[in-house]
Amino acid sequence: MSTSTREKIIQLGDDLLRKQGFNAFSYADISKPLHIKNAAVHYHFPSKQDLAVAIALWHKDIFDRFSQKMANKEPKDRLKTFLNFYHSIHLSEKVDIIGAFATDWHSLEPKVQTEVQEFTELVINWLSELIQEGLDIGQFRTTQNARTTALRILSSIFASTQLVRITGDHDFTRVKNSILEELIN
Amino acid sequence: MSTSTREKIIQLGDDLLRKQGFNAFSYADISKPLHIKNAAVHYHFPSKQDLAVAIALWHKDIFDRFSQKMANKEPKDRLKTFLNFYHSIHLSEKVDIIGAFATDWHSLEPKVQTEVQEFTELVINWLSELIQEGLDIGQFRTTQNARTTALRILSSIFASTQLVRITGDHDFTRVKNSILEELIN
DNA sequence: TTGCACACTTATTAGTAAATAAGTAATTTA
DNA sequence: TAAATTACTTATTTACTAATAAGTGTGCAA
Repeated sequence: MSTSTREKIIQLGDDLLRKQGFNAFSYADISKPLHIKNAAVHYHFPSKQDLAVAIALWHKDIFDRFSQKMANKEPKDRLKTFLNFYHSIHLSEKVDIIGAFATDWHSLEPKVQTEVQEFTELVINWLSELIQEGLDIGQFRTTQNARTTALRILSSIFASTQLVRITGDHDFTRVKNSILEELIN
Repeated sequence: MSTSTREKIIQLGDDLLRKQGFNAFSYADISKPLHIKNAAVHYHFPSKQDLAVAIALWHKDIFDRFSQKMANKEPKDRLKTFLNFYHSIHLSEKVDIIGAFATDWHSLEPKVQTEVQEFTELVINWLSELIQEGLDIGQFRTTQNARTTALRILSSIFASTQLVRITGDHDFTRVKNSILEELIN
């Protein structure tokens, strides 16, 4: 199963977006490593904003498959896998896609913003349900409601992928563990 | 006390950096509103990276004065003022300076990175001390150590300035209140 | 076999980016 | 009062940006 050029562009675009920022990479940064011409990138994605939309949709797709695969796992394990996923983001020197889009928010067209919003709600809802379920079966404890807890976990973990670029590696594990410890009896 | 051109450039640069992202604004975006020429901006800050350094130093300076002013306040009030400060960031449609620099990290020169690192450590240390003090006098409770708690508070609050651009306004207050509730008996 | 969609390349354009050299007027210093 | 410094402007350069029009070869479908 070979990856199509279109797929390669999305993956490389995502990589650049999350390593450098949306406005810090150009179509040349994509076409050169793939040994194609800049116009070939425009063939698949007429504008850079179209590419951004595709990247957001790609993340929605990945997350859908992730949540389906996790559906039968217990809340604690789902959360652990989620946090480990962010650990791998951090190790690959990227930041989370939500934060990457958020800081460049005002340079994104509405069609991009809408996709990012939908992806973010997908993640928050998934987290909220996971937490509610964990609370119901007595696996988690929290004084806040599920959505607030979800927001705090999400913001803590995605901010950490940014913060540790500045403070250094060990702080990531610190935050990750504290999220679990705080929630689990 | 009129503001110098240099100061105006820094303030406008900071505004643009945190509203649009470092690579989303140009020297023209600075020179036009100030009714000066692009070369005048280069006179004060030969390169855009020099401007970034100045912005980071400016934040260090502001934070120094802030922490001095707060020195005699009790931990709880210091934390509240800190969180309210982030609330005002959010209301002005900016994101936190740490996150703004972090997402574009790999497009920043070492001299910028160093200044941002020093500023960030300043904030984390200030928060850590505040929390330790609060724990000592029994005003706060937490199972984590002071630095970990500081990291979690900082990441939660600065991520929220980003996240609410996507999810909407009310979630900010939610997170802000939950930070306080969790810590205070 | 013809034609047509697909996945590109070639070639170019209009616009914008950061950056710099050289000049100027006003103020400060020796 | 002469010289130097400060804070700019004018004018230009080099490089890159996203974007597009027009052309090309390959393979599939009628």
